[in-house]
Amino acid sequence: MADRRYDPKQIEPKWQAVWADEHTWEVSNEAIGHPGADPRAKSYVLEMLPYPSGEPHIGHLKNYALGDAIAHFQRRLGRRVLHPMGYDAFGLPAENHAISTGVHPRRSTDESIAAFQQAFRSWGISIDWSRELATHEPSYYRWTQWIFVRLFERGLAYRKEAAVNWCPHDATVLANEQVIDGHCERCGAAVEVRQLEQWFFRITDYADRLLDDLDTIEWPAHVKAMQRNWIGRSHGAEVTFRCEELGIDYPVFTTRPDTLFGATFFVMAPEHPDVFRLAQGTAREQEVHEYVNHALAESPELRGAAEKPKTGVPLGRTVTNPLTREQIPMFVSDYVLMEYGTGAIMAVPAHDQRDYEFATAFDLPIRAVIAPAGDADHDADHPPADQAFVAHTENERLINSGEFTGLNAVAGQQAIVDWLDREGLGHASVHFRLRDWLVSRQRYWGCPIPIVYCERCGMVPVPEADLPVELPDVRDYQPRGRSPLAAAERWVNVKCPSCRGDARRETDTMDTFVDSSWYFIRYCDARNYAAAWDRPVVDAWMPVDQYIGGVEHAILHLMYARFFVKAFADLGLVGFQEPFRALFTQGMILGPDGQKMSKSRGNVISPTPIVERLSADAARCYVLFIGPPDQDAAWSETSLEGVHKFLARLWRLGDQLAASEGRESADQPPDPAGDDLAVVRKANWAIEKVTGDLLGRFAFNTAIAAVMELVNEIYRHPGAGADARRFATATAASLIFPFAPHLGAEVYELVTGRRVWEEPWPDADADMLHADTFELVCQVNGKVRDRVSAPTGAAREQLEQLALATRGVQAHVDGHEIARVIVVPDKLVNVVVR
RNA sequence: GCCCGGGUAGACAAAUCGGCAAAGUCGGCGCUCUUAAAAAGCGCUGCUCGAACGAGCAUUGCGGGUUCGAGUCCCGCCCCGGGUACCA
Repeated sequence: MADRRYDPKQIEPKWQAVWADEHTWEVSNEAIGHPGADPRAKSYVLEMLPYPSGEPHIGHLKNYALGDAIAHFQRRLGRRVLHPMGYDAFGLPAENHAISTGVHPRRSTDESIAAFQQAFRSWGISIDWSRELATHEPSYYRWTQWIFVRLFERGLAYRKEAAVNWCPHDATVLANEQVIDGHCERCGAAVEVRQLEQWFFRITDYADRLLDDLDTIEWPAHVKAMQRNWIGRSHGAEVTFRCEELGIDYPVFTTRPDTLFGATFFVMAPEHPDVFRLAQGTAREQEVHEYVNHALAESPELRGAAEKPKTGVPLGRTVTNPLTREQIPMFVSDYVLMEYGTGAIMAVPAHDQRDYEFATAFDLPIRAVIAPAGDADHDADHPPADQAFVAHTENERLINSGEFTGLNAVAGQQAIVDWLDREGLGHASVHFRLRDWLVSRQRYWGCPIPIVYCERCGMVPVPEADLPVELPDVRDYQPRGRSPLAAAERWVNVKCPSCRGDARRETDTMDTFVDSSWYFIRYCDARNYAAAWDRPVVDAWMPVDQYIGGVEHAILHLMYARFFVKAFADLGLVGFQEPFRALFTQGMILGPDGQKMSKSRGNVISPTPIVERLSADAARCYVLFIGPPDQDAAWSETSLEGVHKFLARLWRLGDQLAASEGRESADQPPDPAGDDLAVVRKANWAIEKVTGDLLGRFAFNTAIAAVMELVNEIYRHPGAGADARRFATATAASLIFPFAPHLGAEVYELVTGRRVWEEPWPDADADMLHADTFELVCQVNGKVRDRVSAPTGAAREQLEQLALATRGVQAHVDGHEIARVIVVPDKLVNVVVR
């Protein structure tokens, strides 16, 4: 007996084999549609699917340890838990690897997937493997293509020529969301603007719903804020300015139509299609050409710098301010963006910082039309440039605004918009920052777009029976401004599905975010070979009850997935509006130096050696114990050892009890006293604490600390009887199981002979949570002066008497007058003296 | 600039509803077991006085306020991290 030791090398594979052989974590769809077949409520627990590249890193371990703890907890609360796994298998890293080595991306991807599967099994994550999927398999992307066709038929997938972001390094276009500070999100190369015809998804149709429905889901406030920011809804008006000389109307969008009287000039973006036409034949023509060419050549990054001085050129034309009938000069300037609003603005220099800077540089009139709140004798001739725009409230009022003078800003806005509407010169309007989602990519390793171009029939979607359009093998993965697929002539040339004439396939592939925008639905019905999914099955499992992932997906993935679900709902494919009812965003694990882990810094910690040296349980517990799970935390090797020691301590308790008599019961012993009582109380306290920490709070760090306290308490009471020790040890094993499933299962079996995952989550015995007496804190003027034992539930008067009688209170009350006494039952007494 | 996080012992952290600040882990010190070491177990670990029991004092980035009582609420700042920005 003496040399028995905690041996994870033996314990962990043993339990993993049991769970694999018995398919313990699989849930079937059979109960769906058969009332009463399985009365348990469902719970869909999902971590964001990994991109399989090399081996999983420490961030994956945290993500899946977190989700697994929630899944185990939910199961033991009696829920039917769906907890699947898959791989986001298309993507650029595998393709870039193929370019440099010639290895087919499918091969390297499948190798990575095998490494991930192996890791997840060795970590003991409770996955329903029967639903496993990978987005690069034809059995999956067949349905990605099917979805594309549904969106195409609905007009939600369309082609248009537009100024798009082009990454010269990856030789592909990028979605707006994939451009970070003018650089490619993936490779960091400076993004260029190109005019190209591309595929888009009409996500802007859903802008209002994507914004409004944020109120219906339990997501972290900062993630919602980021989405709101990205959608960027602005309420205002569209106002028409007419160029009389050429007879053309130019609508502009403004959030402040109440300042229309202050619009003293008009500015167009360099990209505006009418710029050259307007300048033609004027004295400024040459100058305009030079300015525009220079502006277009400038990198988006440089151009976007806010501190840049304002530049521009007059167009030599004027437009009419619809309200004042004044002729105001037109300019072209790069501070106006073509992609927002109409690509032209009315400039109100008195009330807009940017317009003010421009007006100052070009010596243009500045006319104040809004007086700030409480500013009775506002100097209209010398207005502050940025003050009046601070707010838009009923306290500001219009000045210098003809018949509208005197109205407050809110009423003035309404009155001016109404007037414009009557005159046919404008109307109330809402604008969004959100752009349509550009989904075509000129790359190889992605899902082919299932469209055929026929000279006679035009764009024809590939019929469902011909799906999937399989990705052909190619010899050369090098991107050359068009997809490598374009070189696969035999694949490109097809017969038109409609007229059987000669036709060509679309050679672009889809953005990989398309693949991951619906995988959570496929999990529900993963082995359905006849359809993407059956609606009743999906409606039964969805939405995901708890989604877990990194905050880096706050905009891209989470916005696209929400859009897809809303589009599916409109197509009658699903009966819900939001994919993820609750979201938890985990913090990053930083290197031991507190810096973000990266190969170049050399501070990368890999989970594999830790699992091999200590155990999967230690690695899992540590990443949860390291700190609040939603915050970043630096890796610490010594703290990891501490967690391992704790697990070994718990195992030894179980091992000692395995040799003892009376193994058949691990129930709470009746009427415990002395050491027994202390240990039994602590066990109940731990049940209460861990349960509270897990229910919605995700305070895994304090939950594990509570089990540590329980184990410490058992060690500190060696005099406790076997029954009490057995109960307390079984409770510790039961509570640690969601975090350290192998050890939890092993110790629980040692002590009780039973399987912990088949046991319900323990309930605390309310009688054991409160002692008969408590330590009454006795304060004088808020400072602790003594403590005394008092009966739980004692009357206020009794507590006051007890406190006043203590030596510490006496010493500080003596010689003073007692002003009042505050009593907090079962806690403290505060004597206030003068 | 704006919007979020965060700032508590030597380190990481806890304090969930305004009620004993510092649970837990690491590190440090001491002890037990041992020929010894490791492992394991126990205790101490803000400051001052004290051998000890104990006593006193201080303390949650800084400055103010509300309150019998503030890490927690309010006002004004400082520092660190993240997101975002000529968005009309």
